Amino acid sequence: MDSTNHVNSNKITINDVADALGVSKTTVSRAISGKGRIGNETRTRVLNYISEHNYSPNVIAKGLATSRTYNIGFVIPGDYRIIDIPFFQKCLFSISETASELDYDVIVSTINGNDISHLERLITNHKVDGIILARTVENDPSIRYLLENHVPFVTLGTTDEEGVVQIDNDHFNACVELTSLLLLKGITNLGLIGGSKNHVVNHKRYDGYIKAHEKLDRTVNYENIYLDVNNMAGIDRAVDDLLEHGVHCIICMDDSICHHVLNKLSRDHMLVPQDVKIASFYDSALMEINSISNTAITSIKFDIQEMGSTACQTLINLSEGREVKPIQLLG
Amino acid sequence: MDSTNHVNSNKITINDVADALGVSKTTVSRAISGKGRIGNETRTRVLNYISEHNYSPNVIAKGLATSRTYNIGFVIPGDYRIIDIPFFQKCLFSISETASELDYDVIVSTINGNDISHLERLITNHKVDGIILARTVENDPSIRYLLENHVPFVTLGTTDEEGVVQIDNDHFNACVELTSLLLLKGITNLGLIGGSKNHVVNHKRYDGYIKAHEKLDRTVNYENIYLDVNNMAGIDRAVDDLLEHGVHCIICMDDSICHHVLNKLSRDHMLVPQDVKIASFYDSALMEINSISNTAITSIKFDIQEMGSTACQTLINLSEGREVKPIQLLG
DNA sequence: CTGAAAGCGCTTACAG
DNA sequence: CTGAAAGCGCTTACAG
Repeated sequence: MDSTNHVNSNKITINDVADALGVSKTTVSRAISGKGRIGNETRTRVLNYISEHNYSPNVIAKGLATSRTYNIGFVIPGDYRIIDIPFFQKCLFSISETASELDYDVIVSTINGNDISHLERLITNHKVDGIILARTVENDPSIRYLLENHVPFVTLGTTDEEGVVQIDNDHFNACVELTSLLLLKGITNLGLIGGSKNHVVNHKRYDGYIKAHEKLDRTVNYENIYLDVNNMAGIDRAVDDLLEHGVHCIICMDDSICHHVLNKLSRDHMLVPQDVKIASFYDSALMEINSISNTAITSIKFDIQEMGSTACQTLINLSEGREVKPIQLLG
Repeated sequence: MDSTNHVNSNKITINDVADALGVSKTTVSRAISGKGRIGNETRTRVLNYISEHNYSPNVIAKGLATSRTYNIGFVIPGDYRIIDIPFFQKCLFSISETASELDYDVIVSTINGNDISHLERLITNHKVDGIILARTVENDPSIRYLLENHVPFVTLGTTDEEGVVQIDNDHFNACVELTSLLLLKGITNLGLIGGSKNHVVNHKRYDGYIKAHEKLDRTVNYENIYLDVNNMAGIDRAVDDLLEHGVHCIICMDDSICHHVLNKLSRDHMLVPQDVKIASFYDSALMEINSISNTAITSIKFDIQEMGSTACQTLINLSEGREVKPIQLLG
């Protein structure tokens, strides 16, 4: 038992295997990477030795030589309220999973409001090969920063910025669909509650809501649209108002809102869907919790896992210099 | 606009500043690190140049030279059910925050059941200086692995393993306290619902539950203890049984369970605390959601943020070779 | 107080 | 097909 605390005190290096095999480390390197010409027999000899003595290359050293880190950054908002949405958690999982498969790791970082210092640190410290932006806002400072510094990055969710690679569910169309569905069902008196207009997602959903009305030639009742609702008190108030206005269905822009709405209704002894119907965009674990109470909710399901995985794949392709499609809409 | 996708294409290096100043890079290095003798005037000259031209050292290169990465690994269970507990999320945040302050970053990795391959990859790839284990199980394979490979690590939560640095809330005593409180309040007919016995936390809590009974000379009703309850159906059944047994209060071992219990009760039109009382250990966002429905729940609050921050601090101290207290119980 | 040199563990033209 | 050498951007004895 050695007393130092250093990781891997007795790691074997490329020099060791070169010496042991009586070849140059160039050769060993080539056997591993598969790049450059190398004799078939030599290669297998090296490869065998390597797996027997289970040597594994020092990724950091490789990184220094190739200007890569084999890390990607996953940047999420540092705001507790937003963070509770299981969306990020699920994303992180699927990103981490597919990163692992490609021998990458993911560094998580936060951005707090307009303070992107953590992001900057990540970049100036050369800690990552690229960034996945979990949420973007209008006129996003992190997007500007990444663009200016030529850092490969993709965004989860749509942004209006030019030339940004974005992975998204098709919120606009999904929302058009959901709204249309409700309207066609004959539910005309709709209410809408949504979070910060600052988030592009919410904007897209709002647009979809409006669009559905246009397409079906219905008039939008703007009085029943509550945006920028960020706290529970606000939700309570919105629900009170909507009920007073006699809406038949409340559409919630995200599941966090939906959850609170349901809670509020239950406190008021209102039954769903008898007294008022509820619809929501993507369904998370929060929704699962509610679903056990058998409340019938119309909701649209997005495949978050696929989103994370696609984002990760795309970013790595991008950072390794491959071509990628600039906009990818899923589901 | 240059067309390569490489991060920081035109980064300035230590050589550049050495050349510009007509000193050796040794000197520049010393000015930055503060190690080794260096003239006062020289130091400030270097430091000034650096901040003006905002040079920042390549952490990767530094890492290669010093065998460090300035990354720490945060390892969480890859199981969705467990993961939904906001505990990990909050931990991640506070760890990430304090890591940032110390110029470290955090790589998130998962371990799936007994499969610790992701962890192994992280270590053999030299990606981190140490590990924070978010949850440990009895006879934990990751602990064994880390121990064998002399990797500095700390665990969140208690483990029985020898010589493991652990940061924990004092679950045992907290549970003794909570249980005693209930017993002394005159609530004698208690029920307990807990998750996998495999997790040390649950064990500690269970022990605390028993201990409280012993201390107050009460007999434990083992029929009303439901452990290894992992799914909603199980919780439903446990609640049904407990109600049938006429318990006055149900203690939930974690808030995920508590949440489901509350849901189940509400479906059964049981009122809390009129019909049955509820107590729970640590209160998360899940609980906040419930608290708006004004259900009176007795619960113990732990400071997760402090836990994460302490863990991070301790790990970094450990990995940098400093002395640390082997066991730290908070709150 | 300062610097030349070797080294961290890899990769990759270049030459043979 | 293979190797010697330079280089990635730092740190750190060692010498002066």
